[in-house]
Amino acid sequence: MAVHVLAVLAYKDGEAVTSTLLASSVNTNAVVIRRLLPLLQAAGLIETTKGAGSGSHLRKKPERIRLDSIYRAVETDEPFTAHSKTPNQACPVGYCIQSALDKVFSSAECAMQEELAKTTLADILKIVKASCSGSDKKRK
Amino acid sequence: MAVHVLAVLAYKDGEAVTSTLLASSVNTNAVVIRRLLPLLQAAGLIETTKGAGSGSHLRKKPERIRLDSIYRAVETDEPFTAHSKTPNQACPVGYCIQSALDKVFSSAECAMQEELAKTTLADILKIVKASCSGSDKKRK
DNA sequence: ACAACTGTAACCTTGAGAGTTACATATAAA
DNA sequence: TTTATATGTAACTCTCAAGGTTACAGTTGT
Repeated sequence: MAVHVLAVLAYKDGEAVTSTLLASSVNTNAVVIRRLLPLLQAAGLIETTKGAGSGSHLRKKPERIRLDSIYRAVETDEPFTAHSKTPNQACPVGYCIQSALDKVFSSAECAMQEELAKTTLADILKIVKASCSGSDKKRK
Repeated sequence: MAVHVLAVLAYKDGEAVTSTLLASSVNTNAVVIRRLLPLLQAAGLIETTKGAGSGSHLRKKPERIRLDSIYRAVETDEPFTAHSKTPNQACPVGYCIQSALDKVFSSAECAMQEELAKTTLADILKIVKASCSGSDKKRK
């Protein structure tokens, strides 16, 4: 959803876009978007102004926004969910399985982020523009 | 949880282990384990017998079980959840953002699996054994 | 026969994420 | 300065997946 929002902002190229408009593209409620914007602001990806005729716009060029930074801006917890209950500490496996897996999982997540870093918002935008070059129906 | 179960089976080295015992190590209900076992069977990782005095044991050597195969055996859906509602198709971004992201996300997941593939169950087992070499308290 | 297992159905519980309503606040423009 | 247009945020509800639980049918060694 975050990538979608940023893609719209990139598409609009600097123009101030309201949360209502973003919500209509994502097909969700404006409040859901407004909950997302502060995260993207904190990551320095967008800038948002208040008041009439305002909205959000990108703070960096799409070429300089990599998908891993979007991932980190938005994603709070690990992709691998830990046990809800802690394993049986009296069992030798239960005792140290978590720390053993933590290392493996965090390096797996790093690998995933490195792969995400290979794509920029500009790459996404290019695909979007290429796709609608034939049938250009822009609305709202 | 699947890795935990397999690690216990590796630790017990061929011995038939009951779902009740596995559950006590993971600290969960035996039924949860029994729901997991068929997935590991289907992936050819374990073998389970029925009846009195039976249980599960590994079908391959721990050295030959890589974590990515465990991941695929257990994980059904993608780590990146798709939009619950489809985006606004009238918006050029909404129209093709999903297919654009699908490609990026699946290659990111591939990268993650390749990283997981670098670790085998034997590696996990080694950590476990090293960890409890000092304070060996084996129970149940 | 019986006890020790797995398999599975049918439920409840929990937590995260999204969706919704309502309202306070900020601000450009009339 | 007033008003329409925005964001920010609290306080819910909805939904769904994962785990947890109970109960019981089926299987097999002893």
